Amino acid sequence: MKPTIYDVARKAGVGIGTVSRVINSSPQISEKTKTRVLQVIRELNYQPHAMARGLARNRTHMVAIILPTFTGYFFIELLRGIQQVITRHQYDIVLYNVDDPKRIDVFLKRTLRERRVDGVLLVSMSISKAYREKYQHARFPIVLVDNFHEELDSIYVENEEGAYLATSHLIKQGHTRVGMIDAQLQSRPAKIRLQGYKKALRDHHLPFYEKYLVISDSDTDKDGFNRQAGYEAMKQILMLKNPPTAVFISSDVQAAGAIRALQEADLKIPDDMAIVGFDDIELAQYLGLTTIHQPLYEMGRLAAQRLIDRINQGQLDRLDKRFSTHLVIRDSCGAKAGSAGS
Amino acid sequence: MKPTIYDVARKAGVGIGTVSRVINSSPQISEKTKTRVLQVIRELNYQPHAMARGLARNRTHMVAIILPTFTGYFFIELLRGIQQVITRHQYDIVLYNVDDPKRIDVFLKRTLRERRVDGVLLVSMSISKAYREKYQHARFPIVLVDNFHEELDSIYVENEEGAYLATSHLIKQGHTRVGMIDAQLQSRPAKIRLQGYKKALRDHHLPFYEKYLVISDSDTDKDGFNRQAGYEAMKQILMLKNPPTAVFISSDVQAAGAIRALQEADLKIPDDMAIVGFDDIELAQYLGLTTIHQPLYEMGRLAAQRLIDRINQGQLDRLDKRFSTHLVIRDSCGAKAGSAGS
DNA sequence: GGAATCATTGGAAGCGCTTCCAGCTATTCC
DNA sequence: GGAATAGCTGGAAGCGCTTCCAATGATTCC
Repeated sequence: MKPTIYDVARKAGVGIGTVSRVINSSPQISEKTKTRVLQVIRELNYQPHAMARGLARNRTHMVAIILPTFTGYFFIELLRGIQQVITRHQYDIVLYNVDDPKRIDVFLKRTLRERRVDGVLLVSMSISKAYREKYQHARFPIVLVDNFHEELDSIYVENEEGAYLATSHLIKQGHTRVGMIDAQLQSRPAKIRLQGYKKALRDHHLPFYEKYLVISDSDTDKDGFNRQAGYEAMKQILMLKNPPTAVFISSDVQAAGAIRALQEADLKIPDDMAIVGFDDIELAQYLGLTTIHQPLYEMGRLAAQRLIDRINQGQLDRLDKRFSTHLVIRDSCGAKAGSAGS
Repeated sequence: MKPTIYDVARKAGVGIGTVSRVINSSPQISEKTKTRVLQVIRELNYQPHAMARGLARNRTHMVAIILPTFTGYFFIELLRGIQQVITRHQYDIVLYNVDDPKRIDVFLKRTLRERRVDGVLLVSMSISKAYREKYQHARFPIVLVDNFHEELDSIYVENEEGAYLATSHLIKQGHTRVGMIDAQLQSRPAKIRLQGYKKALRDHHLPFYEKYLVISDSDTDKDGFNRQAGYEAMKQILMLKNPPTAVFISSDVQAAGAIRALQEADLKIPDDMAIVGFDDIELAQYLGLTTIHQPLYEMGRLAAQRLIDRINQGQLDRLDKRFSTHLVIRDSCGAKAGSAGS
């Protein structure tokens, strides 16, 4: 059997309370006793039992990351940042993958009531009103990433600005028929990016054509930020009578699908069709995709740090951090690299 | 406060033992009592406390996935499979990311002794002899993925076969100077793939030239299965006096880096240099990379299932599952798609 | 020198469950 | 009819920790 705190106490000739205090580096313990206890701990190769501690303290030292069914590449980069901070604080990450957005409530409920984790990082997902209230009431630490909620810590990017940059850039390349492929509008980022697109058209005195806006909805279960959706959307665009010559696409993975569709139609990028994506995941480099950079690593780090602060300090003012975006010029837009914003 | 089992018992007018039996769907309980208790549970919105259960049962209902610092794309696809099975069995996934291979022991030790999880999935990592023995002794459930160990469940692919297929394919395209970019040879897959490469050369009566084998070692901390390593390795190859005209690369991410290097050198793929990768991660499609397919989703599913079986059944014979590979022809090898193996 | 204070320490109680054992009632068997 | 048996149920003990309170000895202060 594994040694318990009693074994340590007995062997060190002290009480269990003393051992506990050593483990938790309580200040009120003499140097001498501390050394002795630590020595015994090493000898016995003792490690406190995680669940017992959790039960006694009502803390699990774990945080959950809840995210939609694989967001894949986008998520991986965010995770790096989250990971970095979480590990430094000795927390563990529990991964929950929610395929059906409606099931998110089930997860939250379980997580909250079973007290499996000390806090939740909600990535690219909305929280229902009912649950938000419950959580609010219970003061359960929760941080949103890549999404916004009026009453919860929210970490996201300037989606409107980004879409504006992307669209303007295409217009500046001389395109007058600039379309957009967007994800489902229930997704807040998708909605805001659409606004940015429209604003750019307006500012450059171009009309907004309904038919140039294609919303990926091949699979209504998902939010449309995926490759297949981008592929189908581009196909749809190519079937138009007078198709746009440039398209702003609301995510890089969708752009990957769109590129596929263009290749199949034997169209050259950027000559036959210029495109700009959004996110700047690693994939964009491989594809030579011009895109809007989102500082995912930084966002992950901040989100994790914030969650830990909330767990440790409880009452804090709401955090609303909107990261700025910028255009990364590669090959898919027809501009020379380095001429961004000019 | 959240309701406890006592609250439920009191309100239902039964003992706590009875409530516990209902929660755990014990057979020895009358239909009538069961219904009543379930009713109260719903009314109170009761959920058993995860840590308390864990403590009492000495089971956490969580499994750890330990993997090297982000393997990224490779991992994501594996995770999909793991995820699917784990969730179905109501387990949770705890993610550990180990950057320094030496630190793996620390993680294993902590995980094992703190009893934070019921089992471990070790991805693309080796386990030190000392720890293997400890685990073996403790009968702690552990399953290796993308790696092999004589005494532990191991799930991996026919690395030699895959490398053989890839190399032979290039030779069949008419190349006589076929190089290889490999990862660090401490990595078992890397070592075996090298064997497959050599065997293919031998079978086709081509000599093996030391200088055509480049082992990525830009960063000795990592195993070399990354983009940067592939980039540098290809650069190195291009500096040779009489460089190969085709290269088999031990992973798709390395191939991505290699492609970059070729682009920078203004060389055309496959005309100036034909390449074949390994893994067939999603990225390979985007890159038009001919590669060796590894059934990652299936492997993830099997690994997870096996781990759960081990947790539930304890004593089982060792599993050694080697998945078969196959060649996926795209644009980077110079062959027409569909002519595989011909 | 004795009272008051301080720095340490021991260990009981309690966290919320599972499980085992004992007890209770109803049924079955001679 | 009484004993044996079966079917349910109650709740104490125990999982391994933290924390609080009381106790001890050492130190300081008049």
